Amino acid sequence: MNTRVFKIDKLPAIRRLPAYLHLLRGLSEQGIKFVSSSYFAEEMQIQSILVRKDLALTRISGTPRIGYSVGSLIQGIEEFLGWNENLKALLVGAGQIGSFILGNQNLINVGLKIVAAFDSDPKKIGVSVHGVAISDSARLEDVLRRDQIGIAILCVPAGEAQQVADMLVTAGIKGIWNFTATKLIIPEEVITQKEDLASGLAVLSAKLTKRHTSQHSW
Amino acid sequence: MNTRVFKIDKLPAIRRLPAYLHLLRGLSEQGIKFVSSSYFAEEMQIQSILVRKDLALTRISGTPRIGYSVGSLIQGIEEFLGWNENLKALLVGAGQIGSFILGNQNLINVGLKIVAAFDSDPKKIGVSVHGVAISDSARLEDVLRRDQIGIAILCVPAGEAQQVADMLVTAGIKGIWNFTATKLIIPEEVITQKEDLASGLAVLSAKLTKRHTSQHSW
DNA sequence: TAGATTGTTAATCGATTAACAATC
DNA sequence: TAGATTGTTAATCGATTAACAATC
Repeated sequence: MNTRVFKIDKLPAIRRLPAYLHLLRGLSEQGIKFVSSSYFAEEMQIQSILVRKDLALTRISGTPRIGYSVGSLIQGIEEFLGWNENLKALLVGAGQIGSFILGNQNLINVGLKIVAAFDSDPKKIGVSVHGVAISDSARLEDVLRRDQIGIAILCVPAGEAQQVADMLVTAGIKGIWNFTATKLIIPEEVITQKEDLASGLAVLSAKLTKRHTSQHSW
Repeated sequence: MNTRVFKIDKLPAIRRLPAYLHLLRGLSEQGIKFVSSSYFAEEMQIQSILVRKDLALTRISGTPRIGYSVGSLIQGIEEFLGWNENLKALLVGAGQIGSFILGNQNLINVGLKIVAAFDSDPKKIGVSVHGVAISDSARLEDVLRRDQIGIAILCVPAGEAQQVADMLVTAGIKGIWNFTATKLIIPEEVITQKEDLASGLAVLSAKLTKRHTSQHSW
């Protein structure tokens, strides 16, 4: 009943931060130094006032008539999310899902560095996926201790998920990004984020069926 | 400015529907016929009243003291989302991302059927990924016409995304589920849903950094 | 100076929660 | 019947939008 769930403020704004970061990186590459809230608003199809509210999270302030400093915003967002250091993670379960994540452009853009990958399948150990060598899961604890990695990306088959999560917790992981279909049972001090693609598909489907029935509001 | 963006009601509730469906499928397999809102509440870590509100979307009503019929709810959710028919989609770009999606357990659970996969790389054409044969992108239009597929899953490299999307639109696609890092420019009657994993990572990161600074609210 | 853009304060809108009557 | 659970109506909470003063 009263399960103490870790709640966080301003979740919708936080979900938008990577999109700002992505746009800022693009501007930075073009050598552009300042940007106004209306630029983001246009690109992201939201109101400029919402942009200003979101950016206020970072404590970076803009200058009237000039806008925000691209560099400061990049730094501000990275700092807010704890992405200013290299954003290091390890990956467990180096199958198709792992491959996908290692190659995902959105995550590369954002600075995610996967420093180690593990699998329990002896056939995979030693193989390199996207430049990351796959190690035996047995060595997980060593690597965790040595490299101070906070996040584990869990990509094992559903049936193994809980067991691997237990191992990660024992090894002292701080956060688990869960791509399996399994709901993990985890001590409350370890943070988990479950990714379920089906909810995105549900949104698309709902929009499609609403369109049919002409219940749309533009 | 006044870009007519397709907005939809009750988005948070719609995002939760696949989770209900997942649990319902589990109950159904165990032969359980009725379920109460508090069961979902417990499993999903939300309030039971929110469950009842969400389920009301489907127009399925429960019975006091007994709960909701598992079968009716499954049907109701599927119907609401347009998933009662086989949920058919085609996939363009049969690389790692495509592989990942074809094998994703959450999507299989939900009934997604990928009936065709396309790639422009001659080396991939004819190869079978997860039981789906990869065809030449040139044949896309034929297949779309013949099989009445509404949804395309876009998994090509970022640089090709817009061009492939244009082709899909010309071929008469209704919705595009966009896994690329590219923001598509698309006629407004075609619905797009962009998937960006970085926002999930942002949430996890924000929770982790908030934990450090002890700003948590349980 | 005039005008563009930020950022504050208030208003609105929508989602969640609370209270409780209805009902099996 | 008594009690559990739904579903309605009202209250609260949080996110977005509006209005506008501040400022470069």
